[in-house]
Order: sequence, then C-alpha cells, then structure tokens
Amino acid sequence: MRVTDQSISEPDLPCDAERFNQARAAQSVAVLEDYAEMIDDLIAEMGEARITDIASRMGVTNPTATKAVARMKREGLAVSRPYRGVFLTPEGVTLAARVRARHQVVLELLIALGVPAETARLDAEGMEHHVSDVTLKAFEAFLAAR
Amino acid sequence: MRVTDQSISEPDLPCDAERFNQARAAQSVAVLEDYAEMIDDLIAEMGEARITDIASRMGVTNPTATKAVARMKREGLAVSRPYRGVFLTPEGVTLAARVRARHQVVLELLIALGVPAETARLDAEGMEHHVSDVTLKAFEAFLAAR
DNA sequence: CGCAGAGTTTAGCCTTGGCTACATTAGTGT
DNA sequence: ACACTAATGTAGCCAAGGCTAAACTCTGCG
Ligand SMILES: [Mn+2]
Ligand SMILES: [Mn+2]
Ligand SMILES: [Mn+2]
Ligand SMILES: [Mn+2]
Repeated sequence: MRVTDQSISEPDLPCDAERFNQARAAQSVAVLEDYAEMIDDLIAEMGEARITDIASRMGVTNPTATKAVARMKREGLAVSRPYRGVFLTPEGVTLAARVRARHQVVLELLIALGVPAETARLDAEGMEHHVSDVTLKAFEAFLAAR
Repeated sequence: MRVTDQSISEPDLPCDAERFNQARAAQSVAVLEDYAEMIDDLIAEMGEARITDIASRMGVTNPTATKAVARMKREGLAVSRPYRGVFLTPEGVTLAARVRARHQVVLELLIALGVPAETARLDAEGMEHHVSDVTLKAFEAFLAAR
C-alpha cells in the first residue's frame, strides 16, 4: 500500500490521540496525588510526615521519596525544611482531600460490584487517578441508588 | 517525637507498599498494552501498521513511537525490519486480544454505570491497565446480570 | 531513470521516578 | 559533653517516554 491517504486517517487522529493524551496527563499527576494523600495520612496518624515513613509506606527508598517531595515543593503542594518533617500547603491539603474522597468512592464501587476487598484495595490504587469528575459522579450515584 | 518506634510502623509497611507496587507494575506495562492493541487495530483496518500511523493515533511523534516499538521488539511482542511495517509476534497478538477484551469490558461497565459515552471512552483508556483479572470477572458478571 | 517528497531512523536532549552508595545532621543516652 | 545511631540529604547511575533536528531510505511519477 503505502498510499498517501491522509484523508482517510485524518478524522480519527484527534479522536484516538485525545484519549491517550488524557491518560498520560492523569498519569503525570498520579504520583503527586498519592504522595499528597500519604503525607496527609501520616500527619493525621502520627502527627508528622517523615521521609522515612513516607518512603516505607510508598514502597520506595528514601532518596526516591525525597525526590518526590522535592517535586511537590516545586509544584507548591508541600513545604519542608532540612531534617524536619514534610507539610502540605493549603493547595496540598485540598488535593489530598479530593484524592482521598475519590479513592474511597472507587474502592467502594469495586466492592459494591462484587470485587473481593483485597483485590479492590490493590486495583483502586491505580484506577483512581483515571477517574474523571464526571465518572466519579456516576459512581456516587450508583452507590447511592443501590 | 522522633522515637525509634519501628515496631509500630512495621505492620503497615508491606500493606500499603504492596498496593503502590502493584499500581507501578501495572503502569510499567501500560504502554506495551496500548501499542499492542493499536498495532493490531491498524493491521486489521489498514492491512499494515506503519510507524507514522501508530504515532499519530497514539498522539506522539514518530521517534517516540519508534522507541516504543523498539521496546516491544526487545520484549518479544513485535517484529519489524527497517523501513517496513510493524508486526506482532504470537505473544503480541495474544496480549492485544486480552487487552482489547478488557478495554471493551471496562468501557461497557462505565457506560452501564451511567457515565456519558465520550467520558467513558476517555477514562477507560487509563483505567483499563489497573483492572486485574479478578476485577474484570466481577465487571463481566455485573454486566451479564444487569 | 532519476528524483522529490513521504516515511523512517538516528542522535541527542529533557524530565520523571526508580536505585545504590556515601556524607551529613541531629537526637538520645551514658 | 559526647559518642552512637537513626534519619536525612546528596551524588550519580539507569530506564522509560516525551521532544526536536537532521540524516537516511524508499517509491511513485515525470
Ligand atoms: Mn493511587
Ligand atoms: Mn490513593
Ligand atoms: Mn490504555
Ligand atoms: Mn486500550
């Protein structure tokens, strides 16, 4: 073949690409979302969020957690001073709250659909980041009307 | 505080970390899955999968698609000779089939839950990769029993 | 037959998010 | 006071997945 039939493949270009672009965009903030939620959890549970605790709970090494926190600081979601704990900015707190609520809804939905609790717990962690506001509303409506 | 209470934080370490590790593992194969499905689509639709078409549909530039295909070849999912189209190995075909079926179920589930079709189309692209076999079965059961 | 242009590859850059190894700080207890 | 140790930070490596720019190959057409 190798024909230059750009006219045939043009209509679907923006179509498919848009989908993948949204998925990539969601993925690029997934780490920020998980760390925000985790830092908020640790502060609530332990009174402070130490790098070591963040790292062990996220399942990564300390330098990896340090880098992630550096990115969060850069993006205005967290603050910290050397050898002190990590804290969330108001924006970070807002993000953490939104992310926690969404995570909970996704988890509950999976369980409502008959997914075993442990499997739901594992799958929700990755799925949550790709659930848009519109989809979240649909999940909530389903759970409420059940 | 700063007490050395490792005994308190030990029990939850494997717990939380396991969740994030699974999400990271799923993410690390997401690109392979999407490309496998896309190459299979293109071969079905156009008789061959050219780099340019793969790239435009994935919403990336040609070099990015070339690199992704290189990884697929390295992992035994695709084959190609310079300046020729890309083909899937039997393993690649198997992956594509599994991924397409899962994608379809996730899409149908979202629509069944009342998510608008266009939103469902966008969200499913990212969510699919985090849906385990067990969860997929639950989705299928829900759709069948509806 | 040869060439122009479409398609492909290559080179090289960047960011992110993993890691190990090592240096530095700070808190605790003697 | 001070040493020990845990925590933190830093340096530097790697792979993946984006990109641009530029070189290369193929092919259909004149
Ligand atoms: Mn998550
Ligand atoms: Mn989460
Ligand atoms: Mn996908
Ligand atoms: Mn897909």
